[in-house]
Amino acid sequence: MIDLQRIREDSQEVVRRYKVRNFDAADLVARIQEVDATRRRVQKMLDGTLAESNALARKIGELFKSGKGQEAGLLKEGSAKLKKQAKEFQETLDSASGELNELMTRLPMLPHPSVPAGDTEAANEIIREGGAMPELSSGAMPHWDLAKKYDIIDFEAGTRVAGAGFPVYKGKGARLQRALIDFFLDEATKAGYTEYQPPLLANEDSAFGTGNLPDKDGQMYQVPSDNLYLIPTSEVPLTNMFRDTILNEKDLPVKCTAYSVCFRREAGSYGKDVRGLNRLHQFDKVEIVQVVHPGKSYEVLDEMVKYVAELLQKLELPYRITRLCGGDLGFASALTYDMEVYSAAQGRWLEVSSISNFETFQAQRMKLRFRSSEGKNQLVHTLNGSALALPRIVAALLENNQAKDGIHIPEVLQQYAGFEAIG
RNA sequence: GGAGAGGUGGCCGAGUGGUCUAAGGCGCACGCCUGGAAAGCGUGUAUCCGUCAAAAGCGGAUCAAGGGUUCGAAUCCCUUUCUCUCCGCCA
Repeated sequence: MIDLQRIREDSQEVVRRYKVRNFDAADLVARIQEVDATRRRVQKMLDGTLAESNALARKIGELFKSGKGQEAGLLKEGSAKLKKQAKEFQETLDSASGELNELMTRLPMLPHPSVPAGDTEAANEIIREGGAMPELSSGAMPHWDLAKKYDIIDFEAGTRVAGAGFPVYKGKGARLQRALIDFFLDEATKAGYTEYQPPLLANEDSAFGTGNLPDKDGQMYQVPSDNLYLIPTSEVPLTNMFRDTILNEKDLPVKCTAYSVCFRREAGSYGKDVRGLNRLHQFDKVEIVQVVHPGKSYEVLDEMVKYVAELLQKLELPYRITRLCGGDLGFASALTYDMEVYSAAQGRWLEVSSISNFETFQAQRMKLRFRSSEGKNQLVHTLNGSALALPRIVAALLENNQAKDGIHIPEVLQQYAGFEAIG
């Protein structure tokens, strides 16, 4: 949610900035202004009526106490009339606030000025490339074939148990997963993030807070009997731990990390995008989240991008960093950098991390504030990024490091995995 | 899952229909006192909405959430939710 104040102050500017997203906000913003005006007008009338009614009730109380019950009886009529009127105003107010809220939730975050215009991922800006491209021999295999050859991932068994997109990791494959998780958590801890183990299910308020609800695309798995959602990322629990709180300025920045399983329905995905480990319903991820002072958030975003790039360097993977264009930008994000690794046998770039600054979008929905040094309560900025999502990292590791004698494991992982090669 | 007890400010806690504009305490902030500190004394100390250029001020709302009774609700009634205790089931 964006701040209503911005629409009150300069609605034209707001509409103009949404154009970068290809989002035509003109009608919506106009309606918001209308309803906002109504809401304020009605609130004023309601407050006036209630003030009168309160005064009257006090007077009646005094009369009763001084034994003038009869006089008080006469005043009761006026009180009933005021009450009826207040109820009408209250209903109008509730419906106006309800509509205003609903309209506001339809607005995505305002994009940062540096976001390039554009419709699709073709317009994303490549910021930097790093790491050496591997040279594969002629018989190089995609990771799903390697997984079978070395018996480290059993896709069929997973299908039997749950369905497509739920792989079973086995032997060194399972151990490699654990190694990556440990490595990522250790690195995050060294970088000052506090490790958490959050719930894997979240309630409605939480899912709304981070912007996962309303879920137009049906991305989340639901548990309807208990009104819970399986988390699509630990961003949801990590950020919502602070929902509806007021932090002290000295406690900022809050830096947290967590390993979690992530669940995504991925409705509508098909073809080579879902082959092997490319897109799964269940996967493992280590996430980093920061809650920061609004003046620092872009500095922090850069720092998080740098941190993730270093992880990729340590894993010796070829990577590139892109800045998402307006059309590709998530609903809640003001600016997002994607990190991609090159999966050599597939010959394609795979997104392994998405690092976003949500500015006040989530903070507004979550009422997450801090008390500034001047004693004022102000919304924080929230950021998060994957550091990292495992399956595509595994895909690239397997493909890029395959050799005649097996698959070589990057040095940083060897102590975690307890082996140097698969094969 | 069954039975019971509860949810009051940053925290503890009083409060059983009007004097709640929420006692008292702790904590915190500022001031006085002091060579400095502690103690002591004094003052202040929630959030949201509206009004205002803004602040102050003023009006309104909030005692878990929502609804109801009443001229008037922290207080009475209903629903939901969470916590605690006991029982049952269970890794």
